[in-house]
Amino acid sequence: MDKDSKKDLIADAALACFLSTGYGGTSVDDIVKASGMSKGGIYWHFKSKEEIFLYLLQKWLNETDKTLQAQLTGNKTAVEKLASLKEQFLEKINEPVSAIIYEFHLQAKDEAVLKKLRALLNNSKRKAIFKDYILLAIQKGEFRPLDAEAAADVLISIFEGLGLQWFIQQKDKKTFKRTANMALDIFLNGVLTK
Amino acid sequence: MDKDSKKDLIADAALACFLSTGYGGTSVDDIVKASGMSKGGIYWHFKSKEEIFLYLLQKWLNETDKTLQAQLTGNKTAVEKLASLKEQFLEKINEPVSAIIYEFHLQAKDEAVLKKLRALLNNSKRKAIFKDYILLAIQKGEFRPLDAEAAADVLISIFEGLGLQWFIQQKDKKTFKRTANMALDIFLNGVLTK
DNA sequence: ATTGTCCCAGACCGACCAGTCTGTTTAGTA
DNA sequence: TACTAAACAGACTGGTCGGTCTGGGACAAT
Repeated sequence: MDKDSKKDLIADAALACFLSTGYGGTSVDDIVKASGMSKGGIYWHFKSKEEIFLYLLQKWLNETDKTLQAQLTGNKTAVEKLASLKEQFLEKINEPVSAIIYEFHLQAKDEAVLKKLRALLNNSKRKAIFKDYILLAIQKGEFRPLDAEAAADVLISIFEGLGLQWFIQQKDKKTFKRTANMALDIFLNGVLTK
Repeated sequence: MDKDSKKDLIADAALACFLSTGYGGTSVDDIVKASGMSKGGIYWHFKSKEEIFLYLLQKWLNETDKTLQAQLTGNKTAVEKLASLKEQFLEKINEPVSAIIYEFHLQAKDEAVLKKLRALLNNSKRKAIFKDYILLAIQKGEFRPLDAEAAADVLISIFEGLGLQWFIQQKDKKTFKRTANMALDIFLNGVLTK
C-alpha cells in the first residue's frame, strides 16, 4: 500500500460524486459516505475540497493526455487516428468532466484557486498533441496546409461542443453518433487535401 | 409601468450576478443587492431562486432565437450569413451563458426542475433555425447535399465549443478570433459544393 | 512499558443561505 | 375618507456545509 493510495481512494470517490451531481452539488459529507472514510481522514490528506478537485483534475488530465497520445500517434493515417479517437470519445461521453470544470471555474471566488486551475489546464499536453497530429498530417500531405495551432483548437472545440450537447440533450445515442460522425466528416472534408 | 417590468428588473439583476459568479455562486442576497429590491419583493415575484433562473433562461433563449433568425435568414449567401453570425458571436463571447446552463443542470437535484429546464431548451428554435439555414443553402446549391439535422448540431457544437474554450482559456482575443475564423473556414470548406 | 508519530474518527462550530413571516407602504376603488 | 389588496421591506429561521478540534487506535522506536 503505497503512500498515495488512500489519497487516490478519496479522489476516486470524490470523482464519482462530482460526475453525478457536480462540484457544488456534492458536499464533503457526500465524499465521506462514498469513500467510507471520515471527515478527519479526508482533511488529513487534503486541506480543502478545492484541493481534492484540483488533484483529481490533474490526474484526469494526465490520463487523458496519455490516451490521447495513444490515439493520435503511430503509423496510422490521420483519418484512421481521428476515427479511433472518436470511438474513445463516444465511450467516455457520459462523463461530463468538461461541464464540471466550467462549473468549478464559474463558482471559484478565490483568485489563487483560479490561477491553479488555469495552470493545470495550461500544463495539459492536449493542445500540443492535437497540434502535432495536425502538423504531421500536413507534412504527410494528408491535410492541406493550414494554421495547425488554430486547427487544433477547432478540433478540440468540436469535441467539447459535441460532448456538452450530449450532456444537455441526453437524446438517444444513435442520433448523437450520427452527429459525431457528421462532425468528423465535415472537419475532414474541410482539411483533407483534395 | 407594465406588470412584468419589476420581474424583468429582478431578472436582469440576477442575470448580471449569474454571469459573473455563476448560479451556485450567487446568493439571493446578492440579487437583492444588485436589484435594489428586498427579499420580500423578490419572493413575491418569484417563488424560488430556480424559478428566477428558468424565467431568465426563457427570456434569453427567446432573444437569442430572434437575433439568430435575423442573422440566418434573408437574401444573403450562406457564407455571408455565417460570417455575420460569427461577428455577433464574437461580440457576445464574454457572456458564459452556456457554462451557467451546464452548471445549473449539474447541480439540479430536483427532477421536476430538470424537466422544466429540458422543456425550455427543447422549445428553443435554435436548432430549427440552423437546420432551415442549412436546408436552404443545400437547396440553393451552396452546400453539398448532407444531413441537415446533423449538420445543424455540428454547427451548434462548434459555436458552443468555441465559446467554452474561450471561457476557460481567456487568452487574447486576437488568437481566439483566429480560431473562430479557422473553425468557420474548415466548416465551410467541408460543406460547400466544390 | 512508554513515548511519539502517523492516520483516522466523528462531534462540533461558525458562516452562510434559501426561504418565511410579520409588518408597512402604496395604489386603486368606492 | 375608509377600505382593500397588491407590492414591498427586512428581521428571522431551520438547515446545510466547509472546515476544525479533540481524542484515540496502530505501530514503531527506545
